[in-house]
Amino acid sequence: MASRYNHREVEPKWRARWADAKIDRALSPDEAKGKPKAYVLEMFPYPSGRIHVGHSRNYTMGDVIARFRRANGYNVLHPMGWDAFGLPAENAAMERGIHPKGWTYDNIAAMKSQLKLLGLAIDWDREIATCDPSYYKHQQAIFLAFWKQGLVYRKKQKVNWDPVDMTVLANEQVVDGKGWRSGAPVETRELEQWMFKVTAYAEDLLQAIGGLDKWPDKVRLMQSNWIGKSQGAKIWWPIAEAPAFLPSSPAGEPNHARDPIEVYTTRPDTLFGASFLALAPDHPLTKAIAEHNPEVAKFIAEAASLGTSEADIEKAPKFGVDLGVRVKHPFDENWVLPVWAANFVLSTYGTGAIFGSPAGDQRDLDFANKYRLPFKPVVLPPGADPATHTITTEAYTDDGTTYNSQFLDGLPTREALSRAIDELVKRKRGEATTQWRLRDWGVSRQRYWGCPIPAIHCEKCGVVPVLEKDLPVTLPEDVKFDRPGNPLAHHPTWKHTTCPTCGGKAERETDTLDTFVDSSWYFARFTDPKNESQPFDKALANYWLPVDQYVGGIEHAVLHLLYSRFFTRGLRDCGLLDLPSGEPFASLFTQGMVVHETYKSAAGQWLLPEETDVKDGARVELKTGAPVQVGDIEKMSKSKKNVVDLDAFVTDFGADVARWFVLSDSPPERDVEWTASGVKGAWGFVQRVWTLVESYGQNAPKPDAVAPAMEPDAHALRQLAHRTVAAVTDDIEGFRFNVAVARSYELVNAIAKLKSTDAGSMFARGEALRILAQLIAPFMPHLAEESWEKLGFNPFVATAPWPKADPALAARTTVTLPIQVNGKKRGEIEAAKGAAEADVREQALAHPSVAQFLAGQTVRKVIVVPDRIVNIVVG
RNA sequence: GCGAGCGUGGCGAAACCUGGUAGACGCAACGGACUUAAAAUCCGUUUCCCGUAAGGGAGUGCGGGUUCAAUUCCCGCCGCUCGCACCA
Repeated sequence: MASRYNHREVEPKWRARWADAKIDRALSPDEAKGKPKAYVLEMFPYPSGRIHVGHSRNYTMGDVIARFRRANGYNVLHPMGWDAFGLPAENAAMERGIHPKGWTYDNIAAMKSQLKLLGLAIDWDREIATCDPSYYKHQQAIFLAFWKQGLVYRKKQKVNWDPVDMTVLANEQVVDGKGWRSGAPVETRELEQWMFKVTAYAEDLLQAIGGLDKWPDKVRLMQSNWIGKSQGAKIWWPIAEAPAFLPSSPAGEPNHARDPIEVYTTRPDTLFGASFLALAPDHPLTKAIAEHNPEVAKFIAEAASLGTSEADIEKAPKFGVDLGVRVKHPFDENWVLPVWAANFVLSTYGTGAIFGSPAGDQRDLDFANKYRLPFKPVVLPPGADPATHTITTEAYTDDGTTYNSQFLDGLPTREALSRAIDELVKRKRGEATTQWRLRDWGVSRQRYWGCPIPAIHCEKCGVVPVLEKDLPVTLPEDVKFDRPGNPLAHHPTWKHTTCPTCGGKAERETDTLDTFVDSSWYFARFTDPKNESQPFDKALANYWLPVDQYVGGIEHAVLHLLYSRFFTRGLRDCGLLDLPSGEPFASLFTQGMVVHETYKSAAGQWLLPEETDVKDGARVELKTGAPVQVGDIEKMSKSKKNVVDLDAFVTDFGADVARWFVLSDSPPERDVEWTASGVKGAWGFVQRVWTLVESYGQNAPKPDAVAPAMEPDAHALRQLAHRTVAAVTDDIEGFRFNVAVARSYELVNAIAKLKSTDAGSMFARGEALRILAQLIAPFMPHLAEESWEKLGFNPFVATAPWPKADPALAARTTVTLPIQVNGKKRGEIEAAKGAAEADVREQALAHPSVAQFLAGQTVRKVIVVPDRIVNIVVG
């Protein structure tokens, strides 16, 4: 009687043996001796507490790739670390009086032991935590290097202020006008901010997306949109009339009072269709006029009172006010247009001012119609009659032929665009320009638990960098969280220092860096994690980078991935890295989440899955027996309690079952629902494999063993095994883990089906089991290792070379050809692979059930697709 | 509003890249074996309709098109999901 597979003994045993043998250690370039390198990385976790089975999917996918690459002869770097700075640590400190550092390191310890349970092939010697001075010291050095390089600057600007978290947010961290973490409506404040000059690389960041051919199209598109390049023209409109109260223009101040008004447009070809100018509510001129004109002041207040959320914008009516200013048309001194302020003009894009060309823009058209501003169409759609074409409520925004436009008449839109710009330049009324949606990255955060910005404020010398020899600027440990705001600023002594330039009294910068900075270069630190003197050795980073396979969630499609791309460029330009492409991640995979049903008690409390049970087809609360409200299937999250704890699960079912399950059933990029029945399936598979292995025993044939003569059944199993090798190899390469899983089931089913015990069958079965153990090794490493040993091989399957399919066995010698009559299948024949078309044709026509359908009909055509199909056309 | 993706049995899905037997594999369900019984395990059935069967018909969101042949390619709808969003 076969004993059950005991994962509780087997799994820890192999993890200990792998650790002892250090099989997961990445080799140095010298040790690797010509082996190709493979850097496999999953986005590192924030140490929030405990991990649940939902987290395991991301790491398991990376682990499959890492193990697969290793078996295929690569020198693999597969590290793990902790994105350890961040607000939750401070919140815990405030709520529970724990120090953020203690909270963070406790969580790291807990999560590390949990992650280890999964049996991931990780080189733990390279572990890093971003909150450790040994890490952020180098981040401060990089900051100084960027500063020197002109990639860091300070700017007083309006910032997004999160009133709950009491800190500044980057544009990217504002979602629907709310803080991405707190969910509180974001306020606007003017603050002196540390900025990273991301826009210095705008063009490169955009162009290089074209070379990221192993990134999902979706992510590439999202980044392109985010960078948002738009080409057009700036146009200056001289003031013709203005209210008397406006002061005359001080020299050199654009957009003010009586200077020409600068607008941005992508459609200078429609200038002759201009009807009005519209300024943003907070445009300097609008504000200046509001001081004297109550109607305009009222308009500004009304515009500000409208929300900025999607729904608000959708509903918000377009409205405006005539500012009483008139401007001259750039192409015609005598043509005077009114200047309005309008709520749909954004001060944050372009110049905060537009010219309205109603026939070619829906918003402008709605606005013109509402306020009865005259306009005329200037773009003729293809095929339209210039004599009758009119625009009433529907703007025509596509290309066409320009008309009603003097010297632009008759030009196609594209040509009219460049002609119009040429003319603007000639008349000194405008110039070609490129607008970016991308903004520089404000990195100042008024928080404690982050990387201190290595700068010093001196009354005499201004803002000066900390000397490199004085790094790291470490966080003080004795901080209090008893009042809102930045504990660093409140600290009694920490910020007091001396100026490195003049030696006088000075104060430290109390802002810390946005935690996205920490994660923008960690992948480089992994290449040389112990380096004390520099962020990383250039040669080592050059050897390992770019990351060959990056795995993580789609939620980082813009922020983290864009910032990292900025960083590798900055590091390159500071001479710290030679990365030919400039790109940190050669290949990116965005995996789907693990989702689970949510449960609520009758009292409306969220319930953990294990607090419920199914009785008589209905879900009830275990404790009370009361019915449970089953809610939506959502991403596993602690707040909704729809999580399955990893420790408990590994104890009950084993890490291999968790790993296998999260990769089965659903394509990796799609979400997978965690269900009890799915677990059961994975569990059953583990037992089934083990039963087959154990009953086979020690003497599986070695890879080079010569096969004895065998019965057709046994031979068929051999063929299937070798075909499965080829198929699973392809599937793993192509991230089709769910299909690889299905093929493993097929192989197991076939092994179980072959019952004979003659020498040929034993050979075929043993070989198939050996292959099976190897193919499932990246997925279920513990079971595979135990099976490998049981079958009589030396440890470790983890380091054994990946099996090779014998082409002679994997290739099919005969094929089943379906025979269609007029596209409907009417029979099938067996034919040798590559059989002559004439023979196949003859066989097909002679097939009895096919012949039935041919009777009394004329065969018009016989299509023979070699080795695929035969179609007989009759009629 | 703009952009992208998806739509296949009771369910998760495969086949789509490269047009060629639609539904691999798993789950669930049903029938059977073993068992005092249950669990576990094993064997079988399972897209729908007609038929005892042999067999026939329909079928990949809907409507068209290309083709000997369309889940696959093209056009137009419908629905869902995601991203961006008054970006001039």
